[in-house]
Amino acid sequence: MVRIDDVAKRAGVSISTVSYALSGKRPVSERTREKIHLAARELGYLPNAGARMLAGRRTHIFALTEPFRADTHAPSHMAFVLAASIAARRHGYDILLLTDEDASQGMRRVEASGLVDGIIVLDVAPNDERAELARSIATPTVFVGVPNDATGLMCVDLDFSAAAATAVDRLADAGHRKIAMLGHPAGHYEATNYAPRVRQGFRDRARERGLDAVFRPLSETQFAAEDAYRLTLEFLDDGVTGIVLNSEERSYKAVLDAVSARGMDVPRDVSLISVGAIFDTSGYHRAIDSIPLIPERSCDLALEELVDAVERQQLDPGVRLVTPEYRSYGSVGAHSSSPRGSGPTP
Amino acid sequence: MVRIDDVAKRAGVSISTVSYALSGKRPVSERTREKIHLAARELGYLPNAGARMLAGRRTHIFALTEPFRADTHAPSHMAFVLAASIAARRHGYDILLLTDEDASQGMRRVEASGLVDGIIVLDVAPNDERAELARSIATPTVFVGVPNDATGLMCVDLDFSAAAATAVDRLADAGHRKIAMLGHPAGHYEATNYAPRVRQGFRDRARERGLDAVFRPLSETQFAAEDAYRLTLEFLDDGVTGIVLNSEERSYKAVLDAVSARGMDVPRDVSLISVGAIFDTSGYHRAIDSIPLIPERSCDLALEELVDAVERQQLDPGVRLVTPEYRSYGSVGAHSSSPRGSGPTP
DNA sequence: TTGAAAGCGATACCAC
DNA sequence: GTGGTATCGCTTTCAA
Repeated sequence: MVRIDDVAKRAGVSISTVSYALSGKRPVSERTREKIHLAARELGYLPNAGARMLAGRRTHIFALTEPFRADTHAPSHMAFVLAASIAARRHGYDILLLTDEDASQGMRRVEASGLVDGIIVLDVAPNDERAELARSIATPTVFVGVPNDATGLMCVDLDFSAAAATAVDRLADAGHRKIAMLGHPAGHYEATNYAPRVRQGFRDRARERGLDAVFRPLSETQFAAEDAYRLTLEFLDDGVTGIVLNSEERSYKAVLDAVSARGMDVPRDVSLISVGAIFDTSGYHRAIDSIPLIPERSCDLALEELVDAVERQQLDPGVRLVTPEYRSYGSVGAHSSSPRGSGPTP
Repeated sequence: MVRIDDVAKRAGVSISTVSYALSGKRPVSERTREKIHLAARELGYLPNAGARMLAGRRTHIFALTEPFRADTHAPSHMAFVLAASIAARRHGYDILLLTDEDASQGMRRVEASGLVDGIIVLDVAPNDERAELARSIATPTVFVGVPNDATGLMCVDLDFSAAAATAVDRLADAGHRKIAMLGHPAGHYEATNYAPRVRQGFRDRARERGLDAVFRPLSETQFAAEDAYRLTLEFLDDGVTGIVLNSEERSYKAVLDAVSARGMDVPRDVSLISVGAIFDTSGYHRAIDSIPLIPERSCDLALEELVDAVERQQLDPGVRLVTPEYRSYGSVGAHSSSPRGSGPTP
């Protein structure tokens, strides 16, 4: 094992100078700095993790708690883990996985042993037990998602409600008067924190804009596609000309199929906008405009906050909402009281 | 932060006794042992991770390298990560995620900094660059999967070839003379290490048993279901009475549909056996016998090997194959030269 | 701009 | 069966 002494010897300086040259925490003359970096590179030197943890007050490790729930959507979850991991590495931190034991156990353990500098909480549930725990420990913790009671917590998430509102605005601006939202199964509105925010944003903005708006959840996940198909037909037959989608991936194709089945076209007869999707919506027969949930955005911001809290030694709680991005693929068209559509509500 | 001194003081003993009592590395009298454990529990004491890493020669952390490839099947991958993580915790080890940088970088980094005691390699490719790297570093490494050149490596995996052979045996024993295997798209047989082993086991055992056997890969993932449906019809029309499945999940339903479409029944007219599936095959209209790939089996064994290598300070290379388990759900029936089937090959 | 040396908090050797 | 203490490799204060 290469130690700091080896580097010091090879560069002809003291170990403290090596430490400072490599960490940059103290100015070192250009010449010695180069000698040291060269020596370190040649020897393949990296500071011993344990020693660094002990002497410094930093482990350079973040814990990532992720309850592998039964209903966890694996691809999305992986995308978040990856995004968090990459963001962490960018700041020089490694990721320690906290899975098994009931999340709280793991958090307590890394807290007590000083294994990590901070904790990242993924897959946040409305009544997440980790919220209370996070308040009770000294290790800075950031939530990617927002629990019901976010008091004293650092949270980062997409502004789902603004995303839905934006979708409504787009449709309203294009002249649509009668719109609908296809949502997740009803259970999601209890089990997740984001689904209700999407629905809320949709309803509120529709009211503000004076639109005739209807919200419909899918029934059960087992039949998402069939359900989406049926509900879409109902929408169309009701004269809906703009649909906001916030449901699982396989329902999207069904929606497009239903539109075709009525001999209609997107965006000529009906406009579609996806909200909060983590998958690509541009690859369908008809690409669908999207206000996506981008794991990188949330994770990048979350890690910025966390690193900041760790290095400034104090966290400032609060919910940071990521501004939605609108991705236009041509699925929204102008509407002017078509022969098919029923008129707007008075 | 609670330190070992605090515990020692509270228990009225020296810190070395505390250390020994908690680690169990030296006999301690019943009475003092209890005093110490009580004190530790009351104070919520856990040894400081950094100090433990530095003083001991163990970090109690394993790295987990997982290249998030585009073709990675998220649910399977998550199952393996979870299984590895749980197995690690059972041995007192934490899991550090190595994702970003090209896998090798991460492995080199944790090696040089002494951050981990061992490395777990998931999602092994035939020509995995991590194989060569593993040979070049001192950190014990275990592969869950088998690269082409496994020389000097510790590998653990399901015995895919034996699994396929077992499936063939079951069909042969039940009197089937003409069987088929529905495989992954052709690309899998280059890109993965297990697919060829399944095919090999299927072909070899079929030859040994003198069966008329045909292997057919799906064409492209995009149309897995359609493909499986079509191929199954061909099998049936050809007089095949036993089908071994080793293909993606959504093709299974298609196979069952195709059987129904021909007015046939499982297992009356045709027998089905799934090989190497990680998903549940018992939930279909007709439950399908399965010789599954069980992440826990592979990971448990892999971690046993790794922990052993770490603690004995020497690894013994070799490929450990997990014995397949047959799960019977009634999709295999006896066959005796049915009117539909063509006779066996001479 | 650089160096000497005091910790950081455990482990484990050596005494008793 | 128990206790003192050198030691692990680095960071950082204090001095020069």
